[in-house]
Formats: sequence, C-alpha cells, structure tokens
Amino acid sequence: MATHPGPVPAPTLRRLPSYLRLLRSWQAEGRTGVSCTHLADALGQTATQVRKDLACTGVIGRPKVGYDLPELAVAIEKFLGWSKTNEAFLVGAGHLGTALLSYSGFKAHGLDIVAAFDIAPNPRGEIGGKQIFPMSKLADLVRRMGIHLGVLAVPEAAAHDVAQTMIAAGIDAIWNFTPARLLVAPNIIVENVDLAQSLAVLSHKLAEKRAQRWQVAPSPDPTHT
Amino acid sequence: MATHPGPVPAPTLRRLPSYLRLLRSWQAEGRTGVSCTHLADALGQTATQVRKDLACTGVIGRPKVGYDLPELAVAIEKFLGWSKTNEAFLVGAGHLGTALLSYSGFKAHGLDIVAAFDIAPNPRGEIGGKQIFPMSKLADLVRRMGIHLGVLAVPEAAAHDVAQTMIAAGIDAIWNFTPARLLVAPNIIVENVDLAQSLAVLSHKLAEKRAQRWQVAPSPDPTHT
DNA sequence: TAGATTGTTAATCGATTAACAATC
DNA sequence: TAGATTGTTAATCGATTAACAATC
Repeated sequence: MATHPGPVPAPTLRRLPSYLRLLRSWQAEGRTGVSCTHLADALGQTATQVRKDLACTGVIGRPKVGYDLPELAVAIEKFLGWSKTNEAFLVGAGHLGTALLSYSGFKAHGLDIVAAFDIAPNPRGEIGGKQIFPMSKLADLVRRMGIHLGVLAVPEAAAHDVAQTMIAAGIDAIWNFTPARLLVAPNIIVENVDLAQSLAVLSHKLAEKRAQRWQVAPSPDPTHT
Repeated sequence: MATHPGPVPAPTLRRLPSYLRLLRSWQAEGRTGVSCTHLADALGQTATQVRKDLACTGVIGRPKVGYDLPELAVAIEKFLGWSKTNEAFLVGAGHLGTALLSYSGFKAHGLDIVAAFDIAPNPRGEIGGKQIFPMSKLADLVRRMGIHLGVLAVPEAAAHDVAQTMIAAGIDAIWNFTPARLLVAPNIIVENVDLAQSLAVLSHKLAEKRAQRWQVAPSPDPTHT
C-alpha cells in the first residue's frame, strides 16, 4: 500500500460504485485491463480524478498499461465493504418495502435483506421469498441472528418509534427510506435515501429551464440590430 | 432582491428541503417566526450556513427578530419550483413503480404522477388511482397532455430504450430510479436516484465500524502499562 | 438601551484540476 | 525507443466557517 490511508473524501466514496459498475460490464465483454482515461471518458470525468479516487483501493497500476481489471474491481468491492454480506431486517412491508424485498440487485452490493417485519403482516407471510413477521418478534430475532442493519420503510409517522425499537434491539445502522430525520445516538449509523433532496435538484432545474424558455423571445438581442 | 442571483451551489439546493420540512412542522405547531439559530440547532448545522443558504430565496430577515416563518416557507417552495406542479408519466409499473404511484407525499414537492405505462399493464389498469396504459400509448399521450417529466422505474435492461422512447416523445427531464446511467443529449435533464451510491456510504461505514471493533482488544495501549 | 440576529466580506478548509517526473 | 499512463505534488477552485459592522 503506497499511499497512507487517511479518511476518504465522501465524494470519492460516492463515485466508486460507478467505476465498479463499468468495470464489471467491461469484464463481461472480455476486457482484462483498463486505464483511468477509459473510465473517465465513459463517465464524463477527468482521468486525474479517477486516478486519485482509485488510489484509496491500494491497487497499483502500471504506466502505459493501466490497471488489471478484475483486480481493480475486487479491490473496489472490498473497499466499499461489498465483499462481505450485511444481513439486514426490513421494517414496513408496504409498497416500498415490497419493492425493496423483491429487488435482487442488492446482493451484489453486500446487502441481504433476510426477513421483514410489519405491524399487520400479510397472511401469506412472504414477499420475494422473505418471511414477514409481526413487529413483536423483531427484538428477539435481531439478537438471535446477530443483525446489525435495519432498512426502514414504514410510513413517516411511525419512523421515529420504529427506529428506536430497532436500536433498542441492538441494530447499529439504519438505511432510512422515510422522509423523517432520525435523532439517534452518535454511534448509530444512519443513511437517508432522501427523495425530497433529489426532487429539489430536479424541479429547480425544470423551473430554470421553464424560465429560460420565456426569456428568449421577449427581449431581442440589441447587438444584432 | 438584495443579493445578485448567480448560480446556487448544489449543496445549498440539497439542504433547502430540510429547512422547508422543519418550517412546515413548526408552522403546524403555531410558530410564526424563526431564526437561523433555531434551524441550525435543529439540524446540527451552523447558523452562518443556514443564513447563506436562505439568501437565495430573496427573503429578508430582521436583526434580533429573524424571518417570518410562512413567508420563508413559501419562498423556499417557490425557489425549488415546488409551488408549480410538474405533471409526470411513470414508466414501469412493477413493485417500485407501484410504490411511487401510491405515495401521496410527492404533491407537496411539486410532483404529480398523472399516469403510468407498462409493457404488460395490469388487467385492472389502475394503481393508486392512476391509470396504467400500454407503452404504445406513451408518445401520443405525452404530446396531447404536454408532459415534460418522466419517472423511470423499469428493469435495468430496459432503461436505455425506454428513456429514448420518452425523449423521442418530447419528454424533457427524467427521474431515473434504475441503476443504468442514461446517455442523453445535454439539453435533457436526468436526475438519478442511485441506491448503490447510498449503499456505498452505508456499507463502507459499517465496514469501518467492524474494523474498529477488532482493533480495540488485540493491542493493549502501551502508555498504560 | 443592550443583546441577539442579520447580511456580507474575508479567511479557512477541502476537493478538483493541472503539472510533471518516473516508468513500462 | 517513443509515447502513453502512472503516482504525486502544487495550483486552482468552490464551499464552509469566522468575523464584524449594521440594526431592530
């Protein structure tokens, strides 16, 4: 490991999945090597940034040649913590919970939702091959199965109470799909999937575009008259 | 408007929804005024940052008093483009599409999904009160209803083709829930909801925590022996 | 009034980009 | 070899934080 570790910038962490995704798709096409320029071109970024981002994985590239593709892919996965599987419990088997339970792509990202909980579990008791338990069983099963991660997909009004229940049972980290901002102890990890944030960016851009459309016609450019 | 506009930093844009959310909840409790300190304390940020973020709304606060709460809330909504409703079509009425169609919270954020499309529309033809049409009707309805925004919730493999179909039909902006990175013309707005990115942050933190746990016991601190 | 809070300018911090020697 | 690409250091850029005069 050439570079001393140090804390990895959050933007780097958020870009790594896109590199990995591309590497895996190229690997499927039979490629065995890759350079920063390849990655940068495909993602609309600079080669320097890609190179710096990849440094945190500890993989050493060779001048003129680039990186060994499979080695790099494995190193990114390892760095992200995707080579070890995190078993998780999901709470809230509504529409969104059902979608998350049914999505098969998480296992490639080190996530395995092993069971779900709901105040009113569906009588058939199963979604996407995962069993649905009543909330009353949560604490006991968290302990017995040594679960550290909870996926929160309940209605907003229940978010805080359910999060407290999860934490009391021993859950360490919460992937929060509700709009609620959870107030938790500093040793608890919370990662919010905030659709409002995403909508803010999207609709502000849309509003700007709308404004531009109206601005073009009204005032004819004086330099051309 | 005291400050000249200029482009708003993206981080500011992403923080505005959290201010608005808090303001609305305080408004429901009957408060009528608010200071940057209140907001900052509640959100674990600095008052200076809140003040600078709010500047883009054009609302003027009064020293010692703070801001008029309803005025500020309305101004943020206006700035984000949430006071005008964007009508959208959703494509892909699977589990995730169903969840998005059924969620009632989007209307507060200027989004109204008015209909959905699928290659194999459910025979009952309706989810969350929204009609489901076959894909073949998409282009015609986009034009007739003047739709600018598409919500993409199809399987990854179909993402690119469906996006092209949307754009060809006249859609301007895509809220992309698939893991695919869409290659589109620069005038098309794409906002990705990237769960892999979110999982990267989450599982890297979990991996770090796991590593810390093992590092504590093995090497006893030499300064205490 | 005095103290709290504003708007804004200057200083700091962190991340991105550019430059470049080393090298396969 | 010559040219492309690496790892790393320095320069730039942008966002956050600190400082402070103005003021209700």
